[in-house]
Amino acid sequence: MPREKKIDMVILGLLSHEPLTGYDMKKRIDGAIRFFWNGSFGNIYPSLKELENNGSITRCEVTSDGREKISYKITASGKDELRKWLRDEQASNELKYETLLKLFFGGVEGKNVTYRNIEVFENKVRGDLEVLRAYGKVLEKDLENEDHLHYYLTVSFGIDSYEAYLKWCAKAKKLLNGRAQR
Amino acid sequence: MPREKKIDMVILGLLSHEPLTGYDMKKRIDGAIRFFWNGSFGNIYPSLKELENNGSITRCEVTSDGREKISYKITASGKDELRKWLRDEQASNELKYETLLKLFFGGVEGKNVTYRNIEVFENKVRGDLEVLRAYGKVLEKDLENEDHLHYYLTVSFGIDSYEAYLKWCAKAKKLLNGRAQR
DNA sequence: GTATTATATATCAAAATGATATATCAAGCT
DNA sequence: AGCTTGATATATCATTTTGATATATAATAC
Repeated sequence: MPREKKIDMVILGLLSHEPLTGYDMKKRIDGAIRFFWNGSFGNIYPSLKELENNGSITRCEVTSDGREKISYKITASGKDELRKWLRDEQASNELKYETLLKLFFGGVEGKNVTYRNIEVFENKVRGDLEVLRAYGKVLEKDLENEDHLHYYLTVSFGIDSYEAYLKWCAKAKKLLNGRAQR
Repeated sequence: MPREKKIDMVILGLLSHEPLTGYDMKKRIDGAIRFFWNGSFGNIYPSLKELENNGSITRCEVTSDGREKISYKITASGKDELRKWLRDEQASNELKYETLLKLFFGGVEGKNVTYRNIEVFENKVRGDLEVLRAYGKVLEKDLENEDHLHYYLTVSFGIDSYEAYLKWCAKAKKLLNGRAQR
């Protein structure tokens, strides 16, 4: 059975467009990708070494004048791996929302606390939605570009679900108020 | 800084309603909770020992006739911990959807593969949505019960977002077809 | 009677998380 | 020029989570 490190695919995916350093990858992940995946340095750097040993990526530039800086590019075999993964229909889609966990067990504390937890969630979603809409506006200008189209799909997924979240927040707060001790 | 094992709160939350064995907890988590959180045996059993050492839970029944079976109940201090966590406004809400990762990097393989990946996702969501609706129907019969109301909030969150997912799937497939090589 | 599934606890390797360590470079300020 | 702060860049570590497997008994089905 082969390696099952998902971060590998993020790295290969990013490198399929341009050479990058580990640090650059982290910045990309913290951009638009963070809404559906994340990665840490403790995750990225060890994988870079292993992918290099596998022959999936190679160093293309190493600036050793002063500060070390290692740029990687994807190899043909790395690109094959990436494409194989894309064609594999299996996909783990997991949602871990501590807010929902707090709602589920919220009966122990009562409706006021639950109401507040929903409010906090709502505010976070509202902010994130603005960010996503800004991404969307840029991307929808050129959906003929196949990469942009693909990015747009993920961004519109975010927008649509966050909009649904906000509607749910309103409903949920009303439901709590209808039976409120407030 | 105190322990930061989220599984502890799941355990304490479950035990706040009734005594359970580790095995029972896993079954509960694999029920309605799995839509927004998950836990494994490798996660639960070590935590049970630590929570027992902390004094957050105690063994209430140990059946040693033949097969070992350890039931736990929550202590007063465990309940305090749980309530403190519920009142804490901080919450990590993370979505990790490999499907979206495949869409994001889908330009490398092309629209047909992306279309297929969306179809697979759609089918999974459709199935899960049915399960959630069944949960919802049971719960909405007695929302006066404060626990049911809280469970219902999380279930309706799932229903609403999954419905939004399905609408997005239709839109996304149309968008791909409009510019299709199919 | 025996094969299979469910119950039950436990452990382990692999992976992800989140924090920290270390060092250089760039920008702004006084 | 000197100083501080923040960004760049790699690396590692402890803790937590994941997913699989080991072990053994009880219940069910055929």
